[in-house]
Amino acid sequence: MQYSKSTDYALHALLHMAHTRRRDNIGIKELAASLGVSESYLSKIMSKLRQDGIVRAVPGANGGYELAKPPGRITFLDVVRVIEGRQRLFECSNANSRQHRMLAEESGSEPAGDLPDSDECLVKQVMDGAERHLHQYLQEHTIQSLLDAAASRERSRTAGRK
Amino acid sequence: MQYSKSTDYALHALLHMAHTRRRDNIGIKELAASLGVSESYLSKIMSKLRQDGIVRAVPGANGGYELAKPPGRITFLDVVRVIEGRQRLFECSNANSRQHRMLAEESGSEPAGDLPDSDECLVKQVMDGAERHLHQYLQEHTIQSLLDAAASRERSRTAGRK
DNA sequence: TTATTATGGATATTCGATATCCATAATAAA
DNA sequence: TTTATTATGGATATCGAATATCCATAATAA
Ligand code: SF4
Ligand code: SF4
Repeated sequence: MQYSKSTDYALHALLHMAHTRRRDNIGIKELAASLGVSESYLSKIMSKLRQDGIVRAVPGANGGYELAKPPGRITFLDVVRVIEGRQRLFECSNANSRQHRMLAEESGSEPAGDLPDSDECLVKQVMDGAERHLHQYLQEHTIQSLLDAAASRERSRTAGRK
Repeated sequence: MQYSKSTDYALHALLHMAHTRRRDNIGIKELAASLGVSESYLSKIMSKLRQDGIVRAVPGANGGYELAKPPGRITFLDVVRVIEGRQRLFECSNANSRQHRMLAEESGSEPAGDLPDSDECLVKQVMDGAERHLHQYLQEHTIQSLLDAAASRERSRTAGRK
């Protein structure tokens, strides 16, 4: 259970774009060289980021990418969502096993209820709660906040130099 | 990014064992039948749980598995750790890229420091923080607490029946 | 018009998750 | 002791997602 390398690449690409603030945009060549990854592969990732409205892209000479939002409004969760997709952390695979009936229909009453009981499953409730905590934290951190932390650390390091 | 089916199976196996409290232990046959998964595969999972001290196993006739701890002390995190392994949520793949130097050695000063800076990486700090939140939540939920919730829900449902 | 750049389809490769089979060891029951 | 039962671990096979590359096409600036 691990975030894919694509998430790594996407985050670093955005950090690069936010860090080297220029008027014009940044081409896939420069990004790929900076990250040490092939242009072909990174372009797929950038395409996803564009489809989700995180970056803008312009083809043609001197084209490239630029952030579509201020870096303070691009959260880690945004990036994770785009790259990792929207599949849940936990997905039940056998909702019609004996095991399920034991947990979800303990009383055996009201079999005519027939509701899909997606929200009834207690295992899923625990896992969804965990996922919520994870996502909430990721939502509180943005590209900008990381750069701020880097700058802040740099200041304290320079000040504390002997 | 999703927990594997093995985690699903492990959780349900433990829930089954904790739920059907008997003097004797439960064989792989009964467990596999209850979960709707092959005995071969489930045995691998149970083996892992045994190696980690979560269940005990006795071979031979009338053998099987039993919980090695009270279900109140078996957390979801325990199970996830055993099955999913101990790989981190985020693992940097290119710590020697230009991108890294931009973020981690902004000042360019003290290149002789040479410390492995595993704790210096700000990206990793964010991701590790997210992982901590996820794990903390999983640690607060146990096999017992889920069964308690099921029983509690059952009571309120029975009481509220028209 | 030309060179440059992003886009998306197709495809190949790798690797972990999933799954099964079997020989062996250990244990209880007969 | 003998036999049947059960867990264990090694070997192996299969599948699918992640990773990666290539290429034809569209779009844009020079
Ligand atoms: S209890 Fe929940 S996780 Fe378990 S089988 Fe039923 S729906 Fe799936
Ligand atoms: S900044 Fe952190 S995540 Fe990025 S390349 Fe350096 S070590 Fe890896």
